Amino acid sequence: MHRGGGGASGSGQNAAEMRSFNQPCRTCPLRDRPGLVAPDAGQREWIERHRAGERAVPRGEEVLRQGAPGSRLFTVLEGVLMRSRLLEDGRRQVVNIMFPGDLVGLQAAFDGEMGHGVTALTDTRLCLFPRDRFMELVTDQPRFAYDVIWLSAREEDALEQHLVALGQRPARERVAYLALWLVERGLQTGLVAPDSAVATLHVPITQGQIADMLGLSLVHTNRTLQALRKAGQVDWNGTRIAIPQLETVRAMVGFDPRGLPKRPYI
Amino acid sequence: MHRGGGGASGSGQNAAEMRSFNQPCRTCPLRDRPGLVAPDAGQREWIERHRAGERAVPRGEEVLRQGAPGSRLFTVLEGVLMRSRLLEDGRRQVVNIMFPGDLVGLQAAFDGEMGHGVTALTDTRLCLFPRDRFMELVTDQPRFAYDVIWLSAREEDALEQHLVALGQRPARERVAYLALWLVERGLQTGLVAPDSAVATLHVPITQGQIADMLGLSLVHTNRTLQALRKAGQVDWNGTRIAIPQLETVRAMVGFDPRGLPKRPYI
DNA sequence: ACCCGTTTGTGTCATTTGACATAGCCGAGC
DNA sequence: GCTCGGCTATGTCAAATGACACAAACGGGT
Repeated sequence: MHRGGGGASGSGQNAAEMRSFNQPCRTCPLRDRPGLVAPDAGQREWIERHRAGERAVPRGEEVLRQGAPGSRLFTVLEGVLMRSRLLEDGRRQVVNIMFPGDLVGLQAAFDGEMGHGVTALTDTRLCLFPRDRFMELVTDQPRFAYDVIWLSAREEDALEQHLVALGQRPARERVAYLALWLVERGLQTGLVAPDSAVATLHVPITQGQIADMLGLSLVHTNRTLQALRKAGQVDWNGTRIAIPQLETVRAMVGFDPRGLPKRPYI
Repeated sequence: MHRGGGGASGSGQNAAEMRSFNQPCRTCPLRDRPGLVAPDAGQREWIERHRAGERAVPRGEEVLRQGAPGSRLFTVLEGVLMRSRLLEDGRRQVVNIMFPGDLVGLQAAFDGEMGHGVTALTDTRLCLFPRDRFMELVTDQPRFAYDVIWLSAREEDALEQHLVALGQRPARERVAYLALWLVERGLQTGLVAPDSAVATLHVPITQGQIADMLGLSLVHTNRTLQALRKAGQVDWNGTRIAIPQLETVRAMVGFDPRGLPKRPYI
């Protein structure tokens, strides 16, 4: 992980882990997110019929383990998670960050086995679907099929952007890109106040995790973060990402405003 | 493109470009590919009803241009293509390589605008779908919805693997990884003879394109290719990729045999 | 309040990779 | 057969990034 250096591990099972409960879709916390379009009453009814309840996952907990069977998918109701792949020798690549409304676990629903692990970065609530019931939902209700494909296409687009960052951007631009991408995602899902003077996203991410997402060493990540902070462009500490000059950073990164259509969710 | 250095461009329109014609699905060249499952007669009927014919694209031609409207999708019938993203300043990231059976253009079908360009690496035949008719196909026929989601999930998986390569692998391993990935893909789609002593895929790819796919400079790519050739591990020239010791390279790259389920196509 | 593991920060040096410059090669067109 | 442009190859040097070693801050648990 992050190019050598000692590593953290999965950490312990505490009592609060994975409490599960059930709320009607009417009160779904996703309903009033600015960048999301809520399903109508008819859709909600279908969703309620197919889902298997909710689950709360505390910060730091691993939700799905790479290599595990992967018999369920979920939609993120609240919180932020990290999707990552491990190589045999311990190197780790953080592949993407998941926000409220995102659908997680689709790939494993086909492959049978998780190609990546998923870990909660904040306390999180998830809406669970057993794999088979989810497939029914998709094949019986064209509207859901359409939405799932829509979400897949978006996810693919996000991965392409990350790929461009890793392949073409130098460290500094890379970090700025990631910060911006996260903040934009936060704006979209209502985690970032759109009117505040300095766009700020509160998510605990360690420098090691940033390093593993951007393919940089931990040390170099640290130095790059400091440089960006000193330049007044991005101020990112372990708790929160602040972008004092949003427009400057957008220009540096070549921000494409096309990336912000309203997203459906399931 | 490939970290500075002079660049090639889109190249000229020649007479043979984009000839279009129509063959029944019964004679579809994808039918007997080893790693693909062909649609049954009923599905073929639906496909024939929704598709808009075929198109032949000569090697080197750009099939879809980044930023263009993106009003159609297609399935690759024959040949190999390259999907790439351009930054404003000319840097280019090759995002993935498309093989027979792959579905291209899904993202743009939703966004309205192509996020990447698609270029034919070999002479190519495509099966075209107008965007709207394709959506009908998907929403009317659950089986196709299922298959499209399946293909999306696989594409996402591929991009994740590339992301790991760019983020975690040093140059040499990166090149070996790409060579192996391409050859495995070739095996799957019948472009690589499974029994030959040396697994070999015939596709013309320039070192500049490899560089732009792996996020390496052209010069370094060149040297890395030579090193791999000298080591007898991967012999990759502008015409063809040969992997003399398939198992050795699989071990070096941590090849995951899970990646080879039979693929549906549309 | 103390301990201890994790995270952040800093200095120094090694390595990988990139930049530039230039030459040979090879295929396409005249 | 020659010229031309893109591709491949090679040498030399510079820059970006990684490795290692260690200190300081932080945070959770007892």
